[in-house]
Amino acid sequence: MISKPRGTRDFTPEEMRKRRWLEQKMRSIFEKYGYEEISTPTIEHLDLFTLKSGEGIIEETYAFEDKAGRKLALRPELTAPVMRFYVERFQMETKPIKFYYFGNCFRYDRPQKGRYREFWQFGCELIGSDKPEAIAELIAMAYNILRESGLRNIILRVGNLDILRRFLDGIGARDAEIMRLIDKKDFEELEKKMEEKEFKEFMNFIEIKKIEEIEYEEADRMKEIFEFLEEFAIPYNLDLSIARGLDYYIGVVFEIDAPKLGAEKQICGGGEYNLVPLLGGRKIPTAGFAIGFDRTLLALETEGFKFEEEYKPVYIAYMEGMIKEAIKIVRMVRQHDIKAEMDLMRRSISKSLEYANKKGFNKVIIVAPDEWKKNKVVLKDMEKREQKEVEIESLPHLLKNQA
RNA sequence: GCCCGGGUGGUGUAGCGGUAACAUAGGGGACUGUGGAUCCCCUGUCUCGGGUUCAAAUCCCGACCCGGGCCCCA
Repeated sequence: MISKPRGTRDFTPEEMRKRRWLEQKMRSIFEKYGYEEISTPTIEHLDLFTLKSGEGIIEETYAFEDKAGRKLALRPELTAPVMRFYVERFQMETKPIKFYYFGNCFRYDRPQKGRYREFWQFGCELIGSDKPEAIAELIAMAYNILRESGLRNIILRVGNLDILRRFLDGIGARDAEIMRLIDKKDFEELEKKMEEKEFKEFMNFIEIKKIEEIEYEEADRMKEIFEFLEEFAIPYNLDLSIARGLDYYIGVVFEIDAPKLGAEKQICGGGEYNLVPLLGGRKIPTAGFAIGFDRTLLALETEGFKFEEEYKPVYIAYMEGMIKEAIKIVRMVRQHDIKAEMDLMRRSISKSLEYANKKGFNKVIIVAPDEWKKNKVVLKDMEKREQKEVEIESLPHLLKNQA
């Protein structure tokens, strides 16, 4: 037997119903903010990702050579492809540009709860404005997408790399390794890397919860962003310890967690970055975020969220020798855009009803010879346990009203 | 890549050296024109590969996959 590759998943109809529901929900919210959907290829040149994140990421990327020897990769994320698309096609477009996307990504990781080798990301990029209200709206949208999807237990943390870097410069402790340790919140190692006095200052610094306490000029813009976030009615927490390892992140960064998820609790991350020049485009403000679709769904399920149920099709059962008549009925009903399925097992009426009952159909049409002669069928309501003979012509009307 | 735990019908479990079992689900029937109960019949299982043994689902090793954590998280 051949099973699915490690870290990938099959989705049952029940799971797909939930996924489609959430997908449509999130899509509609992006649209509500005026973002437009784009899509990029599943495979890209490997260089697109190494350029952005360094050679180190190859180990965790599905990288391969095609038959012509090109170095390609299954995309491990979507920001770089979208920026590539922007540089190739949209540099001269009216600003701001607001793109959103939904797609599968691949990382060669050790799978665990909420972490798969094939996973789905929703995300967006805002190109052309770095005004405080633009960043505030972006963060507000991220937060609201999760809230309006039904999540109740989420925490938004907002940091600022300009301020963090300024501070580290001030105590002479800025380097890549320290940024990495801050990102990991590995304070024990940090203590070893810094002088005692510096470390104390640092710990005091990241404890700051009010932006007013920071005196750098970089804090002014941050203050304004927070004012606007309040205007957008978004509860936020200042967290100056958000570091993000990579150099092209600048300015505001933010993360949203669903604390109940455990080790893999971050469901959204984003901020301002500077990637366009790396890809050969003209420098322009860019910011965005990505939402872990699978984790969001997991978080919803953990919170016991009730997903809407779709209405059931009408089920058409028939007496022996009435198959063609049943087909006529199922055709006619479907032509009126009513979901319908007919018995495909040649079941007896008794078994058909047992089946309809088990599968949760509410409406059943029984096609039988006596009624057929009168241009009628039996319409049965499974829940009310009632049935009546109805004119065939009246079926679409009756079914639509009762859907 | 590392550490720990686990893989028995579709699903959930028992068995833990000696005939693979139970529940549930699926198909059919008892009920020849009417559903949730009952009864009967049928289908279907030890993740894979080595090893130990007279004998392995069971013990050992490895692989694969799943779960929890570490690393990483663009």
